[in-house]
Amino acid sequence: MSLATMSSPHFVFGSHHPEVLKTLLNQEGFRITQQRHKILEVLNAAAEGDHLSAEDIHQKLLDQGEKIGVSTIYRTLHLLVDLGLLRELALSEERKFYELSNPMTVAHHHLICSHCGSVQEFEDAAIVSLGQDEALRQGFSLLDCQFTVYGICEQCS
Amino acid sequence: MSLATMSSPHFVFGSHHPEVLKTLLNQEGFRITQQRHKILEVLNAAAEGDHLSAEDIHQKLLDQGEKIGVSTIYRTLHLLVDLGLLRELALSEERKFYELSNPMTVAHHHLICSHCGSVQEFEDAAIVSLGQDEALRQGFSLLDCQFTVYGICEQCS
DNA sequence: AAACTTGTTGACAATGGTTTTCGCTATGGT
DNA sequence: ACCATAGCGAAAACCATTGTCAACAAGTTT
Ligand SMILES: [Mn+2]
Ligand SMILES: [Mn+2]
Ligand SMILES: [Zn+2]
Ligand SMILES: [Zn+2]
Repeated sequence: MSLATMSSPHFVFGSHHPEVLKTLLNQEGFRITQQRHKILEVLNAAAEGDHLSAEDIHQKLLDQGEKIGVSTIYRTLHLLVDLGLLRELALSEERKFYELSNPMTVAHHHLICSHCGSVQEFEDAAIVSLGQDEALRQGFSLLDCQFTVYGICEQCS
Repeated sequence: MSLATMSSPHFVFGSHHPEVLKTLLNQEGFRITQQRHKILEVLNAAAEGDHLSAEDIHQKLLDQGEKIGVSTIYRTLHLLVDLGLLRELALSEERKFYELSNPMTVAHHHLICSHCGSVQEFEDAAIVSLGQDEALRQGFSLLDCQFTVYGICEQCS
């Protein structure tokens, strides 16, 4: 999957083109729907460092006049995670968050204030290779590495 | 907190003695209750590598004849996390899991099969120091580092 | 030891994110 | 154009977690 995506001429840093989605869906026997496009569009449009919940995405679509049900949001998010287009983040909050998963970028990590909930992103190439090593050692095929650091931020101290 | 715990003569590897709980509770003005003892006891009794949910703990206590309400389980788990005695794990599951947080041990990390949900633990001292560095760099005081690797295990492939 | 103060408990209701249901719709193939 | 069926969405169900509040008990004062 990620190899096909990476070598696709349509693939562009930081966003997922409609063609990529089409290719992935077709090759798994899924259908290409307006809803799936719209949802991925919202994720594409999000600013770097944004983490969107299912409800965030639903609300954004309603705001821009789209009619879409919550079930579709949840179903599609799971699908896009399975296809490797999205990363699902369990940041110890009460809900899950989603962001684009870009195979060409070094996966980034999160520093979270346990008091105010603010999230800082940072990159570290070493982390991913440690995860790869461990996956290999245990006979796992790697899907995602998430390094999450919890602390108290400067303002909250 | 962790410094006091570490230097306490009552502290023992791999488990938390009642005295430690007493000291921590007293110094914050909390009370020492039967329920808090029982809950920590369950965590102490858990096998290495076990991750218990609030309901797991509640059920274990009911099974051994203790009467205890769910609210108390949740309240106490939060308290023990705040006191630094427990680690709360957000493993992308639908619920949270808890394990002893042992300041003298190198914090361990988790390799999870996204298909069957099995969890493998592994240790890596480098990870924690990367987290410490990043926390320092951003002016955070460090609470916990969680490195979680997702993949597909051998049986599930 | 009894009285007192107040943190804590637990039954129960409420919350809120996510999933399920199922009749309807739209996609992709013939 | 027609068909088979994957996908949609409104509503209900689900379920982990939190809130409420009267009764209780831990620790302190007399
Ligand atoms: Mn991020
Ligand atoms: Mn563990
Ligand atoms: Zn903060
Ligand atoms: Zn597996």
